[in-house]
Amino acid sequence: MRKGEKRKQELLKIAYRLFITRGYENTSVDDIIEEAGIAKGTYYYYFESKEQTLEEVIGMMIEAETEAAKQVLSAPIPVPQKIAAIISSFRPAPEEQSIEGALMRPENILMHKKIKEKLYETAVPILAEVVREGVKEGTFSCNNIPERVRMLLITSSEIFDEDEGSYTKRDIDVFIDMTEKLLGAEPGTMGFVRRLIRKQKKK
Amino acid sequence: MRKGEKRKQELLKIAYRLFITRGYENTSVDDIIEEAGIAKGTYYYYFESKEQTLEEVIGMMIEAETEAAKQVLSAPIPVPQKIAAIISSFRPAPEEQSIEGALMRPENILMHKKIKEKLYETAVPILAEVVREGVKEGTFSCNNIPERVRMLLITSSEIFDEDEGSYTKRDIDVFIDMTEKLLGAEPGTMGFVRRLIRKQKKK
Amino acid sequence: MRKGEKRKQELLKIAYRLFITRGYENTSVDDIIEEAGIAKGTYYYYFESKEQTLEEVIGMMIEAETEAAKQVLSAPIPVPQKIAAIISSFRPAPEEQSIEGALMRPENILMHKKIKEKLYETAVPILAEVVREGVKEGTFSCNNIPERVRMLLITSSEIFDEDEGSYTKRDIDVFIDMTEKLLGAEPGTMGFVRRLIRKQKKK
Amino acid sequence: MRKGEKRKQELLKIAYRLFITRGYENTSVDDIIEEAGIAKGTYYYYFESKEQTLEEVIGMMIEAETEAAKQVLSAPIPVPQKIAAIISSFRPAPEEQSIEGALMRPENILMHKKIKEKLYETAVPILAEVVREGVKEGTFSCNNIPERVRMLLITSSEIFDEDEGSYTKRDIDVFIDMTEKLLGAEPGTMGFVRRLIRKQKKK
DNA sequence: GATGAATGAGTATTCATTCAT
DNA sequence: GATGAATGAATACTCATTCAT
Repeated sequence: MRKGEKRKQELLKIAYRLFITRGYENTSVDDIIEEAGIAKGTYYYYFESKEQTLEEVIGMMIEAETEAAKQVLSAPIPVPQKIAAIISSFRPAPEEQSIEGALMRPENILMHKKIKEKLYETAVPILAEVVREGVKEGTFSCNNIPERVRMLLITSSEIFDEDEGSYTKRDIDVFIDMTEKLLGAEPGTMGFVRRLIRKQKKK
Repeated sequence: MRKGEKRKQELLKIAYRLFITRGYENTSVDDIIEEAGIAKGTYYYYFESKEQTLEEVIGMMIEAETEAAKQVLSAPIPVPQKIAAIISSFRPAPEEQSIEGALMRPENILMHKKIKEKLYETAVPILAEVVREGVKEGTFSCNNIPERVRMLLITSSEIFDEDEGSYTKRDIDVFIDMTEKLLGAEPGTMGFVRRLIRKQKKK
Repeated sequence: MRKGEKRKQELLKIAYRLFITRGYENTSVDDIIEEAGIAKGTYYYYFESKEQTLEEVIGMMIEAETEAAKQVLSAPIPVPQKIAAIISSFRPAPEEQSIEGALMRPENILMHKKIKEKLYETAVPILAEVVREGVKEGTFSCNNIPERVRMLLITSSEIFDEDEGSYTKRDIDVFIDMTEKLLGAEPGTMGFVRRLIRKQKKK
Repeated sequence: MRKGEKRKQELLKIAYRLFITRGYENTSVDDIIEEAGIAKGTYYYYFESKEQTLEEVIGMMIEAETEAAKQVLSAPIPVPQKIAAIISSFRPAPEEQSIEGALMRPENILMHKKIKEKLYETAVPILAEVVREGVKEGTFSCNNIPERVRMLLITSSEIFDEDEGSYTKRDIDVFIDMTEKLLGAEPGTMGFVRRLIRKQKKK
């Protein structure tokens, strides 16, 4: 079982890379097995279907990101920074360069949508906890925390994850303003985010 | 050419209905021509490709909605109501019941995405104008109007257009709060929206 | 439409030959189109599915056989001979040598079964008419004619259509005896059949 | 070897049940091993191939039925009743309800054919013996006994084993008439069969 | 303007069987 | 006796698009 699990992990990584590179729909099972150097049957020994493979690939991605995000939770940094750090950890890792653009390509919408859904599902509770912490210490002041957090996440993802840096400095300003107001923070509290976003863009 | 144009409009309507009903990807050119009672060649006489047909279908949809939205602009109603009315006019008309759910089905994401993009493109300027009017008369107070308007539109569509009324009363509250704060309005200014959303849901 | 129909007839003949030769299950659509020199799409332009092709092939076979059988009806020969001739005309034509054995091969059972069902369906009424004629003229004497005729057909097909001439002279004797008794004929009335069957076997 | 044999019997029973339920072709080796809770390799330790498994399953079935039939031979009942009882014992036991219909489903023709062949092979000698007994005691009067018996068996199976009671009262009448005449019995000798068939149908 | 016959590339999935451990 | 990972051949069907008439 050890051995089998390991093999499956390899296959998942290969599938992940291909899905990201060429898009889920444009990646055929044949592509995957050729890349992996295994037989058709072997693929179906490990995966029920291509779609289930996608599901597992996404699970794998989110799992890693969630791990990173959770570590932020207990880090000794101010609450606003925690929020930014958590949101960051749910964005495609900079090493995996191609992803950023890839997910937005039309051939990847299905995958993109599934990722987003799963992401909201796991990120919202984590972020909510931090916000609660902020409320306790007086940095924030608001009710309906999960809903607010979800709205922020959605907006951030819709505005900033889009391809080709289609957002402007003004979008950033408005988003920061919106964040502060949604969470009931003092103006300027989240200003530091400005630098983070710009950094990311450079990469 | 008169006659030809008319024919094309018919075809567009048929394609529109099929795309909405079965999803773009699940609608074959054969489906369209069968429904229309024309030959394959005739279809390709009017359309370059299936994808281009989708483009035109979307154009047709948005055009109609834009028309409705523009009429709101000069209507003798308070600015906040105008905003709500415009956003409403960009949502699927209640007559076309099936659409609401249809667009969210996985087979329709591509279409959904394209529609949203086109919608943002045309709705933002219209809404921005109303907000500017509101700023002038003192109801609102904000800068970066197009960006704010776009963020509102995106959030509204992501939260409320999803299938199966997956949003709660709290989502509505937070959204209203966010709207007022983003536009710099007095608390309560947009409260009336609550009723509108609920009405829509009933249908 | 002329042209299309002709093409379809050609395809049917090719499919028929292949089904008979290799068996239905062992004949792939690829085999058919290669043999016919057409593209995959062309095949599916004419046929809904492989199974429907089988249906049509069988229809074609039976139709031809029925034609022959009906001509026997009005032929100026004694009633017992008519019966034998009709049963004969529903057996695989001697030109199509390979059929006899082919249908019995395990890979062909499905086809075989379908053919038999269709055959009983069309042959019984024709034979029943002849038997009625025989009853009128006093050669035969029996009731429940269609049932008797069906039983004869079934037995004949089960005993004599089997592969490798697995029947003996005694089987023939018993069958003739059974036929005469089932139809209420004088002993010896159907004796001439003996020669017919032997002839067939030689081929 | 004791243990091994036992295991094999279990496997055979499982295979039997699956073949009957889903059809031979629709039952995969995976289905069998999953049901049995064994590994692929184990299956192939006991069976050479899937087809050989079918062969053994059929052997098992027939063996049981033959056992029952042979006991009838020496039972103290009139010869005609013996015949009916033997034929009955070769029909699917009423406990195994689903079988009756199952064998007729298109996915089961192969199995059906094989069973019938094996059945004729084993049932004919047994029945022939009874008929000989009947001839001795004067109830029957005929030659070519095995051939006659075979014809009766085939007809009975073709007419009455078909699904959904597709036979009528007239079919039964004609079959009884045919039986009496084929065996040279007095009219009415086999009339009691009528009740048996009807009983079976009810179940 | 309109037809419809012809194309052919593209793809996921099944399953009996083997064999090193 | 038993395992289970690995194989790989085999196959029906879809559909956007073209083009000669």
